[in-house]
Amino acid sequence: MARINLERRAKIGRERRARTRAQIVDAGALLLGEGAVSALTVDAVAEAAGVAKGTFYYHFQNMEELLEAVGEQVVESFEDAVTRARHELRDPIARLSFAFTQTLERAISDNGWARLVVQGSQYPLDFGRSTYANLKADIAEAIAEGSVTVQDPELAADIVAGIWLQVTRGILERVARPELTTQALEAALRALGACDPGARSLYQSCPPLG
Amino acid sequence: MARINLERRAKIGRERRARTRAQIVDAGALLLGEGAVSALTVDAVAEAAGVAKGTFYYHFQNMEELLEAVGEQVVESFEDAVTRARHELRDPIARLSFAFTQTLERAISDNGWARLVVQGSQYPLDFGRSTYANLKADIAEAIAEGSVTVQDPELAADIVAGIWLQVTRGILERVARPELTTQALEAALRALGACDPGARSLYQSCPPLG
DNA sequence: GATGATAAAGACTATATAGTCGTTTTGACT
DNA sequence: AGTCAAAACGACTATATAGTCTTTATCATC
Repeated sequence: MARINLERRAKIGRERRARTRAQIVDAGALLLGEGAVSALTVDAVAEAAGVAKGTFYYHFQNMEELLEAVGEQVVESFEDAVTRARHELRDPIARLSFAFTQTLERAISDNGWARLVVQGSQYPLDFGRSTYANLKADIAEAIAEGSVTVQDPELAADIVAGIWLQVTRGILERVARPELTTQALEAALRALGACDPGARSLYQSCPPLG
Repeated sequence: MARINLERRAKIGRERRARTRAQIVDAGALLLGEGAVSALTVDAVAEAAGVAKGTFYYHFQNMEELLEAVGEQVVESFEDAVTRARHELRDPIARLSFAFTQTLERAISDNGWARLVVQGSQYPLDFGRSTYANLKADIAEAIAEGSVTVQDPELAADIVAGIWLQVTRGILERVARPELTTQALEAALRALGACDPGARSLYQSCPPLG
């Protein structure tokens, strides 16, 4: 009997712990999104989370560890938006296009998230790493298929990621026009020399090679 | 006579002052380029400049003022590389192309400079502002000429700047292949839907509109 | 070599932040 | 109600950094 009791107790404890931890991570993400890059102190995070300083250190060894946790959360938020497409869409360019516009639209409707991602892209804190890897994989597949002109997958990924990031910065500084996401995507595909499979006839971005 | 003496004296003083100031700015640029974003303290700058802390405050009111000075220096370094082109090249796309490759090549050969620029692009500390304005002006001209497909000059500037920045980040992380700058430029021009005037026949990036 | 004004130096204070640690609270279980 | 272990608390220390202010060095001029 004791066994069951201890297990339940431990489980409840873990749940409470997880709630508090989540509060702290959210507070960190919030502050980071507000651009408080250098003002991101343990005290500030603890206060924003409504938690004592000791509690912060009960959950994280230091700021770096919190930032890692925030980074993981951002990566997850990226992947959530895109995972379904990953299963349903066979064409790598279609996947990439879906993810590109989907995430840009999220940036428009959730500026806090956008700020967080832009901030995160600065320190190469594995933040984007995994997202970038997915992007590169899609592109490599497209290159293998011959549906893209740029031959270097790293350059191609930089091009797409660069456009995405800078357009997102623009969204944060100006107001996004409604056609923005489409136009940005078209530009990115043209840059790659890619066939947009859904609009091949419209944009003629994929003339026969050679 | 007293007048001349005082003037000379003042001039000499100003020169010594300027030398020390330049040392401090250079040290700041160096540290910033090394990615010491949060470790960029007054003490660290003073030590790197081989100067006492009091001297720092004799020249700058605070860190922010130093960063402004560093920013100005970066803007100048950008413009130095590009100013000649500005006078000699009439076609806005040619100017843009020249500046794009020129600066990318500098990033390859001077990684410290590249790191500095990338860092600087993060805080929208008027750092890029003026460079960005030039870029936008060239693009606006090209749009007016009808030699570019993208119609929104802000989006177009974001696209070019985004590619440039991310490719530069790539240069810092990987090794740059020799064809990189050309390929990056071509991608940027394709993204804009631009006629590359020097290579119109090669890349066919400017089919008749409509 | 003495003078005087500018430039540089560096010890000092005040403050903010990281990280620690003993104490208190919570809440499931008896 | 009482127990107990996990969780949260917050005062405390140590340290690093910003910014000040008095003292010292420099150097053209006399």
